[in-house]
Amino acid sequence: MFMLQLYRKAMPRWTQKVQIDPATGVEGHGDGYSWRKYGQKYILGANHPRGYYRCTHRHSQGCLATKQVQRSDQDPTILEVACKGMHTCTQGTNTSPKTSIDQEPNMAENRQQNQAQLLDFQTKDLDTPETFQPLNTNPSPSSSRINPQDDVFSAAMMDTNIYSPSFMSSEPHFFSYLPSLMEGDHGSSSNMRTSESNAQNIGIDFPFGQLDLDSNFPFDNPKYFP
DNA sequence: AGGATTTGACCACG
DNA sequence: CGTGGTCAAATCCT
Repeated sequence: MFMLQLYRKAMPRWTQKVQIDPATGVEGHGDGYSWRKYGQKYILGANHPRGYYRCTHRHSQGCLATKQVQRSDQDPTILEVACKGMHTCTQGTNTSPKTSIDQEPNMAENRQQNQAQLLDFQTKDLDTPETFQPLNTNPSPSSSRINPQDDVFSAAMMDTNIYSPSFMSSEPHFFSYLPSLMEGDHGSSSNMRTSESNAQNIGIDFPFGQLDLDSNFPFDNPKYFP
């Protein structure tokens, strides 16, 4: 129980700003993983709800990867995707051959390594389109249940390709990978727009090669291991 | 029918 | 005590 929480704390977190297509309201977003939404909540100070997702294979493969998607208040075209943990799942059919990640029984010990590997994997797997699902502007006419406005997560759900090649080449610094050193997200009355403001103030806009940040993520930092 | 999403309640942390 | 994160039942969609 508490172990789990410890894990969470120890889990690496990084945020990515994802630009969505203003026209469709969707971006070719997706990391190639399957996410299942398990919650949505309105965050204090934020005008838009935050969606909580976790890997579909959480139960089947014990993949603890989760992510939170929240639309920026100021830039509706920006999606803040906060990723936590890494995928230990083989992603079902698994499209990437280089995934040499052994599914160790005790992820606790191999956690860090796996993280590094996976991050690295993600980084290098940029040009692997994987299962890209084209999003139809009109998937189902009958379903008019949700307001497309707040449904920013429909984009996130698509989770097909965060690393859209074309997108990369055209917009090298769409993502800003910033170490969430600031626990940030305390939506106090005074400190609104927490993660957002943080992102903008501290935001480190890495040109797309700087993902080393993730690898160098202070896993050993005592801060993450109370 | 199965799987995914929605939504409100519950729980833990700060 | 308030806020954020997760759970779980109900609902919806494929």
